[in-house]
Amino acid sequence: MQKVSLKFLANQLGLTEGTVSRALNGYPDISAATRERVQALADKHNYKANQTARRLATGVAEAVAYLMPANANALSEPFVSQLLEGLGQSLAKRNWDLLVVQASSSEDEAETISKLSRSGRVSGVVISRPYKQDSRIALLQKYKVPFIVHGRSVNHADYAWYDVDSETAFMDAVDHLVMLGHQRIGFIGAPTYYHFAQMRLDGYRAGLISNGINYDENLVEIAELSDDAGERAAKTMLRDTNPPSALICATDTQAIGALAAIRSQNLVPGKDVSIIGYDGLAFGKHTNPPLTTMAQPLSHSGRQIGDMLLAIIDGGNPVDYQELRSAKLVRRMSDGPFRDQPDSQ
Amino acid sequence: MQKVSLKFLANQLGLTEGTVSRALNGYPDISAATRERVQALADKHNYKANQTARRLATGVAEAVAYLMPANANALSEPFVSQLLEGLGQSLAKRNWDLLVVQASSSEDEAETISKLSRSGRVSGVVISRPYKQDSRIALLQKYKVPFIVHGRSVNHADYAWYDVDSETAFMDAVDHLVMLGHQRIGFIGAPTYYHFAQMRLDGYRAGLISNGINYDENLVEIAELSDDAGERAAKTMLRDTNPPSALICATDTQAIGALAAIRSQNLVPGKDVSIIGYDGLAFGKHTNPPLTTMAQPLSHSGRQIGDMLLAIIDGGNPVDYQELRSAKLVRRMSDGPFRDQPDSQ
DNA sequence: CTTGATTCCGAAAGCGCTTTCGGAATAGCG
DNA sequence: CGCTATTCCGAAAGCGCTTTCGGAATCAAG
Repeated sequence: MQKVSLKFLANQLGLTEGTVSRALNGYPDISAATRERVQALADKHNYKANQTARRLATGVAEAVAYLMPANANALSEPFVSQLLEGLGQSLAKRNWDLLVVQASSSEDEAETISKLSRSGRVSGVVISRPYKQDSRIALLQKYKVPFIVHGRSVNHADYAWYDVDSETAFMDAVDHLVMLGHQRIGFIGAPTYYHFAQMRLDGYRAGLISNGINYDENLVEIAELSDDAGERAAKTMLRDTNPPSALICATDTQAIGALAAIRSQNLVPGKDVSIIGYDGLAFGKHTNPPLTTMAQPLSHSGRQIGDMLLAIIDGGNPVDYQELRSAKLVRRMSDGPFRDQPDSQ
Repeated sequence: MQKVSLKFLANQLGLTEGTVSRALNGYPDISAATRERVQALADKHNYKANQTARRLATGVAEAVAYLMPANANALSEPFVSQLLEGLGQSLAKRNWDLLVVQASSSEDEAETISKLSRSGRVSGVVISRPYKQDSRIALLQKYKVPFIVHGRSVNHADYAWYDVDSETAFMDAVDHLVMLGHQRIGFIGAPTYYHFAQMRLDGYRAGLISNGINYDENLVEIAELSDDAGERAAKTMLRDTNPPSALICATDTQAIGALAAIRSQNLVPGKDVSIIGYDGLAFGKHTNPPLTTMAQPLSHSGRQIGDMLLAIIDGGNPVDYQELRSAKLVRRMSDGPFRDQPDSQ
């Protein structure tokens, strides 16, 4: 099978490679007649330009990388496939490639980014879940690689990001629980080197204060981003002599674990102890009981992020691309009014 | 910032680009002394060969694509991110890229594959969830693109695949239920253009027969791959005048919906009606009640698939790379012994 | 019919790397 | 010391495409 290249087409048509290339790429200095001839033959042979050659010639990578979070797992990263889908759709409009790269460890991430930028195979990068001080961001800026952060670090003034306002979301969650009569409201947080974890904790705290409730260190536990960790954290809080009557969790995954913890004490979530999660996972509908949660705006954040990245690659100013969405309460069955005697153990 | 290329290094060292290239790539015709000099300077400047140029020169794409299922969603595709992770790990050993590509529709898939192969940007492809007769497979074979199928189509003798023996798994599920005393065992299947759906249905049927139970069409419903579809299917079966006492579902996602259907009739899953799913989703631990399921062997199928693909790209014969794993029953709480009077409506 | 402006295409360089080939310098051997 | 075998590197072609530049042919205008 004869490989169909520019040269092949040119020979068939009695033209030069350069002419064929220009015809195919819509240059204005090609007559309509030959343009059609060229296009027809190209179509007939199903010609597709060799991407690698084109990239080398033009100097643009026509590809974007998603840096997969290092410690992803099915429970903690349910959004990855959705994000990828959206990103892919966005890139497809230009026929660009979407690369998925992952670092073996957190330390490797710097190395990975460095390699990625030097090897010149991507025009842009998106990273998720920044740390408070994120070296990846610094690196990306240093190398002048266009990028979007899915989330925000502490100093997020000078780069592009897409985030959900979880601080406000957690204030709202506290408000909601207070309205239900709760006063001892606990918090299961995530490791605070993640900035989102810090913001959620801050939101929780601010919510408390705005409701005239003192912040009590004994009522907060930091846990890893897994159901098991959430369960353990909830258990230790429940064992307290004066346990909280409601628990807000930094993520749905942890909240789901907390549900299990409560049930294991023969208490019923939503009656004896209220639970509110964050994320709006679809699976929350099916937990026992269905999980009340602060839901992120559904879906195509991926597409949005992709569009933003493309805009920046086209020369847009990163600062002009900062988008803050808001979460909203989805009441299911894991929250309820405060009851005086939850401890009927 | 001077771009550090081969030419740059060569100039600095007073060598030719060719020599530097060979030194870096471990050719034997370079003296140890110069090899070290070159390496040192390369390290110092953090040199990384331009991938695009290298690819064009060598003619190998050094990249692999994962064809994302067209209609993926969070509930139906929980395995995607795990698969990608495993694939990535496998490819990382060679420093190859992982591309994620998706077709907008099923019809587009052929077009997508065609483009992918012609544009020469990948050395191999992996696809998931083949149909009974899968045109993608035919196309991949026609274009001689190395590929692995995650699953099997009807005629799977002459290509490489990785699959779980769901047929046996569903026979086992039936056996298990029969052992618990069930005789009227229903089945919620998936659309049978998916070959896995057909195999699961076949397994269910074979299980029935081997236990001397007649196959009854009224006891099987075909539903889409979502929780809602599973719920609807279960509801219609339960409404029957002589409803099944147990239900096997083609996927955990559907099974989770079925759980909801049963509860909505004020019946209790695992007591009044038994449910067995398939997949072994981690979330199954948290449903109400926890879902009994036929679990696929955990994780790194991705890595396995990646290794197989690499082997084929290296010239291995596809037929030597066919791997069938088996699923095993994970009993949680949604199955139980047959009880005579489930209908206490 | 001349001149200057257009239209359209060929020629050629170049993107950054790999890889083959040949030859100069050095080594090994009798 | 002369001859062959090694060792090591330079030269150059080439991967398949893009893009600039210049020039032949055609056109419109005087």
